[in-house]
Amino acid sequence: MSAAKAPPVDRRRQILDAAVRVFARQGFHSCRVSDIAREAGVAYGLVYHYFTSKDQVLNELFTERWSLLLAAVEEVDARPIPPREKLDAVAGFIIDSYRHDPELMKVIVVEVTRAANSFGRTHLPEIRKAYEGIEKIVADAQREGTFRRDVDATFASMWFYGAIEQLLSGWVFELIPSADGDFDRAREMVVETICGGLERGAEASR
Amino acid sequence: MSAAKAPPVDRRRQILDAAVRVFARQGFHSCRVSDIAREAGVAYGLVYHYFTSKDQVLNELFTERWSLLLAAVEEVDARPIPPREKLDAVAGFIIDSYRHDPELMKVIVVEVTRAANSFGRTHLPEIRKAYEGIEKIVADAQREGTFRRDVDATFASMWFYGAIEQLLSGWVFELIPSADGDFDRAREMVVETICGGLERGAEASR
DNA sequence: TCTTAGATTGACTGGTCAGTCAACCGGTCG
DNA sequence: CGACCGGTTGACTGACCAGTCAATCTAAGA
Repeated sequence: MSAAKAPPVDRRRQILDAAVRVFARQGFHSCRVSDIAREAGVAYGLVYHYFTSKDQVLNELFTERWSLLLAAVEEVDARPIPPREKLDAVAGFIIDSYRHDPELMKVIVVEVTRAANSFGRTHLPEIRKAYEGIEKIVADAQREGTFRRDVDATFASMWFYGAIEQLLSGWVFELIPSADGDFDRAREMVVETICGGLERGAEASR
Repeated sequence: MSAAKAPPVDRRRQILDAAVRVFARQGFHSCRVSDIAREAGVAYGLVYHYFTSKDQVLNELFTERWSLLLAAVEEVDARPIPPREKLDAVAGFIIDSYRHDPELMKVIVVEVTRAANSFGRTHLPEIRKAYEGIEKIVADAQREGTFRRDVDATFASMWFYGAIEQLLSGWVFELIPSADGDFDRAREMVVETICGGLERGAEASR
């Protein structure tokens, strides 16, 4: 079939994928490196051939995925569409990531994004970049007059992201239904509510 | 001064207070029980005289504080005031808790509420009760006609709580300013935005 | 003063893993 | 065929720390 040169199996990938499953099932802290090795079907030591530490495995998973999110936010922001649709697209990207690979997103949210004292702290700069991307969308909308100006863009971006993260958490812990239609419905509702509160016109409602 | 009968020092309290400081500074997982003992100025073993385990110390701190929150939500809901003011009061309670004792709130948010895989899971039922309290306020507002009905109350309550938690996280990690006026301003903005998006009238903005 | 119960002490133990490393394997090249 | 080398193996080690416990102290009552 393919050239014999190509390695028949990508061990590194195999280990990363196994790690996702193990981390999602048991959590980063309460799983052993041997669990990852067993799940991947490789020897214990091989994990250390491809990664310098258990931590690095998680870091790799996070960075790999988060850079996609950052790219997506940037790409969406560049589109010539109204702010509400931009936020809708960002929410859609995150929610679709979850729909597509719930285990990976569970790991990222639970073990990194929300793990403020361990990995969350390590990756704060990257996480911040995401907030900032959203913040920029909001700030532009304010400048252009679509969004009200009396709500700080920094804060607004945190609520927006916070609301979505809360959604993911809800799905992860089965606090809210996650049938197929629920994903899109949830996306619509978050965007609707947050944008509804941010757009001008709501301004007088005080 | 006081009766000699009263124990001159409440060791248990002393240990709990020390634990807050240590957990806030180093995080639950990366501190040792001996750190707590040293901070409290007592012997290592005494911690185990008053608590059955390191975990129990944190559980105690959480339960103690969280029950106050649950009581506050219930009390607020009983007041004969419009829904927006109820939500404002709830947000105010949480934010004031942070203002009054940032270290304790940091521990609760970082180590329990957001620690989905460890203590968050243990205390899920209690955490849920808080969501449900907020949900009830929203649902009542929908029934009474103040809030739009096309946004699920369960979801709305999660965003509301999620937004506030994100605020606290922001303060904890110094992502957002926390001068004295910022607290009230933030409270006003969250309530304004979320309620703005939930109240009827925004409904047509689609 | 003696007794006793509870508070307090801190050295020690047992179990748990992350990470190391020497040996082993299988394919390639001269 | 034999030397070589990157990939692969898994037993082992060293560090770490929660929790135990026997000994010591303190104070109140007899």
